[in-house]
Amino acid sequence: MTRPTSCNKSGLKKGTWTPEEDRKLIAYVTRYGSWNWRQLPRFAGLARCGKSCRLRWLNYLMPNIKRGNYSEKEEETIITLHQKLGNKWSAIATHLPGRTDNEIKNHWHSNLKKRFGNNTVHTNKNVKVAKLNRSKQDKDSNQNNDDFFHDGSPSPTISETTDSASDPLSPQLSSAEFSDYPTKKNLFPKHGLNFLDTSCLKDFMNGNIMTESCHISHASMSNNGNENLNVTNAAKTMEYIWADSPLWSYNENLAVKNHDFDFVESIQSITEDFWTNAYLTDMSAIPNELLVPLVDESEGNFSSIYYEEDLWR
DNA sequence: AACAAGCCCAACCGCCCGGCA
DNA sequence: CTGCCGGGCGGTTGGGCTTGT
Repeated sequence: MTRPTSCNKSGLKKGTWTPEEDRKLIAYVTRYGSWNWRQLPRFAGLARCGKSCRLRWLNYLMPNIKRGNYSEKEEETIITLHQKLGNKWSAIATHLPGRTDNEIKNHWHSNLKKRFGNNTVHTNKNVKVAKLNRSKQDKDSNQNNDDFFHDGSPSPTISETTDSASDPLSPQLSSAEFSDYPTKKNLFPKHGLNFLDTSCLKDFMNGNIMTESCHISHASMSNNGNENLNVTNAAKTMEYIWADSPLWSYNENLAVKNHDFDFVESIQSITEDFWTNAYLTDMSAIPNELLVPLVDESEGNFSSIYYEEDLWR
């Protein structure tokens, strides 16, 4: 008998996240941290399951997430590690700072698999999962006659190698090192800052609906041209946005100054302090209606719409 | 210009694992 | 020891976008 998942509750929203939901999640996690993913959406005012919130945060909203094109080196690393580890995307992701397991997995399936897909190591777990899936498919329908492994590889080699200590490739980064990692290219998540797009933000401030396609100018994000120029353009874009926006000037550290390096450093300082200062973020400039409930320290419980019995249940 | 096919990727699903009571 | 629960992981889906005809 299978356990019901945390997302099985009725009435919870599914599908694409809206900018509003993103802001609520960011506001909550930066203020209170992710103390319990299952409970978090209730207190953050989100009609989502905890799992969905966790995924959204880890794969999309978390600072330092690098988006966009993969460098040759990154691809080489993925290929090498995939040959060694198989579909252990989380393990592979630890060697690619700023890349999430989900993104690496997607990149593998959409790009690298076609080019290098035959050199795959299948672990015990791969075999188990493949068997499970196959039996499930067989049960569901008799139409699927696919081979056990879709990449056409022969019978699986059973090997489980996860000893990162002996890995000749780059070592895992500590969290402190990870925080130091921001690069020019990963300063602006391609989609993660959708709601910061200049025109969209203005629409939002005017009460108009923002569209999903809103994002910072792709020209300034592009990896194809001069990177310094791109960063400069992006910095100017961000400067304009933040200068204009009461929503996104909530943290003094976020203020974007006049020079590129100021800008880079300000971002770095945010990311460096992010984890240690998560509970101290100044949200004072965010309109009250957008804020999550505050903790009333004198009373030791959440104020606003939540009851004490809910919190401690 | 219109439609189809293919691709990309955000998000979901279900299972597994480890911590804890 | 056992069962429950939350978090983590990998596989899969499906909607939107791009490219081809």
